[in-house]
Amino acid sequence: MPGDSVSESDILNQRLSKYNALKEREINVYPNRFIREFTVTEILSLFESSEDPQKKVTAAGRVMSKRPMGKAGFINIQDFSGQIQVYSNNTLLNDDDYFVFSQIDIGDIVGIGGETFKTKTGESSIRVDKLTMLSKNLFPLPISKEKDGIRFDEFADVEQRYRRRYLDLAVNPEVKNTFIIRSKIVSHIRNFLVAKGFFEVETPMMHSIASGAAARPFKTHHNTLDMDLFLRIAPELHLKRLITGGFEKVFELNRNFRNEGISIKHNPEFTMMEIYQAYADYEDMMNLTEELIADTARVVLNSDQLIYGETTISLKPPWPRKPYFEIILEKTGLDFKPFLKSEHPSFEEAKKMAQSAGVGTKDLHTFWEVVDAVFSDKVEASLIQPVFITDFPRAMSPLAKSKPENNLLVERFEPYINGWEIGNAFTELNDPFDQKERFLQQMQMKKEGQAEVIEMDEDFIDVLKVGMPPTGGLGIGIDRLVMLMTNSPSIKDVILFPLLKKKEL
RNA sequence: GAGACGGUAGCUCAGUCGGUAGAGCAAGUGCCUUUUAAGCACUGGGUCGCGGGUUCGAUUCCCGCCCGUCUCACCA
Repeated sequence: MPGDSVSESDILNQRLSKYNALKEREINVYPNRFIREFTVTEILSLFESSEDPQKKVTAAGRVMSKRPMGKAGFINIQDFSGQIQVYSNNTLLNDDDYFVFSQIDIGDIVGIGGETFKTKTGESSIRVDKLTMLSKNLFPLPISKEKDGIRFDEFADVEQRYRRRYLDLAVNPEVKNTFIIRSKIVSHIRNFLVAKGFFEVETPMMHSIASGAAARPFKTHHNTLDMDLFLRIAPELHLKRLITGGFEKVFELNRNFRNEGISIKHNPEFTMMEIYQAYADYEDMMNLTEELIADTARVVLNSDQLIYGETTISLKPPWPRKPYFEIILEKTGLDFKPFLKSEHPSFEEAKKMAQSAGVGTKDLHTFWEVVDAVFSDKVEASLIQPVFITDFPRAMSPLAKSKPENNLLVERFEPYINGWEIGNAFTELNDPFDQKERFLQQMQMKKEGQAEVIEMDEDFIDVLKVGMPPTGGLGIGIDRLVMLMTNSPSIKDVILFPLLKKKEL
């Protein structure tokens, strides 16, 4: 509230007294409308076709810097498209407008009218004869200065940047750019899939059973129905209901919620895209994945390559396809394949092999967990260039269809880029009896102490009894894809408002 | 959940081997009508994250807590 912040710091009081001074002159500090005819970039482009366009323009934006000189001065204004220099003085402006000009603060949002010109030093500028305050800044912007491409005292406090993203966006151009790229990635993915005949659908975010993935859910409650609900951890089982109903190509690109730890690669709410295609299998999904991601990079980054940190990654298809057990052999020298001849591969022998490679095996209970620990510890981080890891163990994949030639493996793949799992895909299990057995196995594992399993969904068994066509399904973690394409070190850098603990500012 | 590190002016940071703090930018005043990290002069601005303890005295040392970053665990 203006006027009541007696104990506020000086700088805020100074802004308030300017606000009051403007009001005393009956200048509307928050007018309803200002008609701007040009964006900043449109005005700058006028200078490309003519050295001195001398065009009358109006524009609007936030004051980002000011260089007053007596009764004249320069300010820079910034709109979404860019920044431009503005010049004015007491003879160009009428009394009220000059008062606004003389009182102007960095952070104010103003509308301007004037004529384009070039300064002595050759900078494209606007000579302003009409200045309108559009929104008075009462809280100073954490502005930084720049010379020769070097930023000084950049607004860098990570916590403040996340909590007050509006300041971050206003002041740090590369942050704005990251979110522009994110938006372009998401739009392009939608365009790409729609062009291929997929329908975007919206399935429930609130589930009575949190299934479709193995993760702890957030719990909520519907009052009127007096019913506990879970925020979805995956849309998978609902999308398969649509395939069962006769949709043949669907996708959903929206939020999932998992009540798990927060890390550089995990936010409790994150964006997942899931795609299902009837009469397709995991091979088709591999083709789709590499085409989709490479095409997105071409459109958004204008390149087949991306640079993440020090690493150059080529997204050009085709990506190599390496079976899970093959890549483990290749990277560690450990050959677990002979075990696949037995229905009950030896846990003890696998443990010895893992230990020989320096992989810790405590808290592991099955052969499959041991192999997975080897994969996680010794293989994943080395998968820098895009690769499809295929043919995972059935025991770890309760929604995927077995391989015809070996019942212990399933038709599943995970695309890896930069050592990160960026997706997960199967030939979907559509045999209701097999599916029921897999759910029961998961429940058994839960009893035996495995913290997170895929929950039984009885209704989904009934769905499969109606008959779901053979189907390929694919999930891609959009946030991680955006991290790669924007060279962002943390998932928080690609989520506008990442979850932080509550704190008074 | 564990460990390491951090929180000092609006922003970026320095500092106090314990005697209640500084710089640059930002801000205010004055001068300055083509500057651009504008310039020159002067000035104001801080419960040193919060709460305890030790001490004559704590922003500094100790303990607890809050918030954040990173690493690990978890997230198959």
